[in-house]
Amino acid sequence: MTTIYDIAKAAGVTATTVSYALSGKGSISKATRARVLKYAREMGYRPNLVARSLIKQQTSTIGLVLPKLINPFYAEIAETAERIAYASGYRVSVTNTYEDERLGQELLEDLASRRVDGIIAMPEGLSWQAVHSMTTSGLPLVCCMWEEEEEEAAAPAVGLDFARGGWLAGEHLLELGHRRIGIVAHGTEGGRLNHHLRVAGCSAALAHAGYPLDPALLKFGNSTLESGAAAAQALLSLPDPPTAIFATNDLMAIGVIHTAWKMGMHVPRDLSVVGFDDIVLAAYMAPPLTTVAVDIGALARKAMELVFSMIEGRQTTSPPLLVPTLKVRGSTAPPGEEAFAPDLKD
Amino acid sequence: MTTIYDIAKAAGVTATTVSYALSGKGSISKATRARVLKYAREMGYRPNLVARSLIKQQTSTIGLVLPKLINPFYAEIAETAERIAYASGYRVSVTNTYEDERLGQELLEDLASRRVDGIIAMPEGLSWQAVHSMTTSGLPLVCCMWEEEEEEAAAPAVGLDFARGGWLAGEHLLELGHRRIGIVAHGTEGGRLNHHLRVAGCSAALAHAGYPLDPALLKFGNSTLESGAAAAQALLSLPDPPTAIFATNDLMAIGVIHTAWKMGMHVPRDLSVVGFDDIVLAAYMAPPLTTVAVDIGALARKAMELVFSMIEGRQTTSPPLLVPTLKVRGSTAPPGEEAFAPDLKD
DNA sequence: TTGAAAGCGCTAACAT
DNA sequence: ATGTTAGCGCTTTCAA
Repeated sequence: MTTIYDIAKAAGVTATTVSYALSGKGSISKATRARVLKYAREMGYRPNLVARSLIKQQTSTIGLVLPKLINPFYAEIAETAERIAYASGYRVSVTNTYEDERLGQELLEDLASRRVDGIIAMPEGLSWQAVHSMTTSGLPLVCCMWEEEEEEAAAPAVGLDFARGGWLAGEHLLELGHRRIGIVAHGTEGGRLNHHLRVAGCSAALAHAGYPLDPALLKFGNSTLESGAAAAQALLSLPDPPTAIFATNDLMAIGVIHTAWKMGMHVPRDLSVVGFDDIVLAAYMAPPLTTVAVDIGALARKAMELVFSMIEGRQTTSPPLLVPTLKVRGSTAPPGEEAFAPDLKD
Repeated sequence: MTTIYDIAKAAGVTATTVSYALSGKGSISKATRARVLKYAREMGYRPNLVARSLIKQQTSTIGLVLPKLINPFYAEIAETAERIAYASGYRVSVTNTYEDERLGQELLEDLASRRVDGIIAMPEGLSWQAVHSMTTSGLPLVCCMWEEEEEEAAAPAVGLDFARGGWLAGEHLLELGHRRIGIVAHGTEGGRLNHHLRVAGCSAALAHAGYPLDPALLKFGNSTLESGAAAAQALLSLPDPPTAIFATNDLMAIGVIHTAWKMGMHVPRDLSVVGFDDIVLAAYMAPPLTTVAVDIGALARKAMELVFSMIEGRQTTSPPLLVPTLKVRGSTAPPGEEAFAPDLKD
């Protein structure tokens, strides 16, 4: 690999001059500058960014830690984050925790060792501990979509009003006339309910309307298609099954619809389904999925802005929560009816 | 940030000793080793991987360049690649080209500048030129899923028998009794047909059976849901529409099904649809998608193995093509029938 | 068993 | 306008 020394020798100048010529920083005569540039091109010079990083004490890289890219929600976040970073001369380094806190911890350490300039951390797979230890070590880190009720925040965060989202889902189903409403949430039976705010919001809406959530109608999954399908299987096999299901993310909602189809049911006639996230796929289901929409672009943008400002030593206070909206599409309708409104199919 | 010098000072030894103690390389007395380790822990030492990379002349990073993570096919590849890399002490650095060859070129250069140890390059967004210039500069690079018929390969490649895949799709539809078969392919009207081998394979099957592809039944998209939906719209609005559509990737196939639904058609009764890729989502559609399955795990594994062996200076010859298989599910049936076979629903 | 010293490729303060 | 020099944090000969 050609170094600035090689170019220097070829051009008959010193490395400093080459560095200046390349970066346009010092004052260099037009002639030598041109000469240096010519040699650089001819010799196929490529700056060694690791050397640069070492001396500059910055890598121009943002670490993005998320559960799994296979969930389009995160893939969309990753793409947006990458775009924004790129526009600012940064790169983003994405890693999956697969919801494994041990792995997550390791990945966080690794990013720190690689000296990323900042980190965006998304839940499931990252302990408060692990996150907090990064921030105390001085590494700019922002939590994105955290859904915990901690005493003390582990780091500045950009988030969403999850409870509001859950409420919207419940409210919509109630307005449609549903009374037996099931929920498929990310969590484990008797264990941690990761999406508890979404569930709380929905069940608050139900309770408020006088139809409190039947505990038997709350099933658990892990945000995958498969788990959504399995939870729906359980729900729809009940002696008194729900007429509507709120899944706390779109992937599980799609799994629910799949199971309904498998059991010979028609969505939305026999079962209304609402999801959460609004991944682009949601609009392309058949029928399109009614869902609580998260403005993914805004979310990623806010997270990036926050890390950037932390990196620059500016503000470190969490912005206000984003508020989700309900996108009514074809997967919900009054019980027994074909569709909510024909023109809402799309 | 603590450096080995800080530790050295604290432990009353020299940096060399610390380095040895940490890496377990030189011979160090048990006592000093323990002392050094203790201080390292206490002082929150984190090795500076950029310094290490600089001196070791390797970053333990593999660059993965792909069109867009939002396509679950690529997200699945990325996850698998990351897993494999991780097990070998490597990281993978993923970037999206968005099928923009200018961007792709830039990203490739950037990876080279960051001194990744190797690159896996996936098509759409990477010119033969750009790829070739990497390999000539000595950077281990393997092409993955390339579907070009170049005179000279730009680099070692792992790929798929795309034509075989297309053939399988066509054959299946013919066996079901379809005669008017449409194709939605990645490409542009009158321009480049990116998925031409898949199309060629399918149309060969049709021709072989005596029902050559009607050129009016070939529409174009760009591998997105939206483009698949649009192409289907065009196809199904024809005076003599097809009774079956082969989309050259799953996302477009899902878009096709969406459009069919929107037009009040029932899949598979009124329209059979077959995709290509077999992303996990395919099995969870309602109905589940019949598709030409690519063994994504095997593909990623082969690609990783190839880069690794190139990095180690071993073999650089492309392995034999992977051969896709047909997964018959619920989106295909004889024209006018509900399902191919009831028990094949899943 | 430990230390001294050089060097990876680059930048930048400080001469000249 | 250009060169000298030091140093980023680490690894690795070579000596002691």
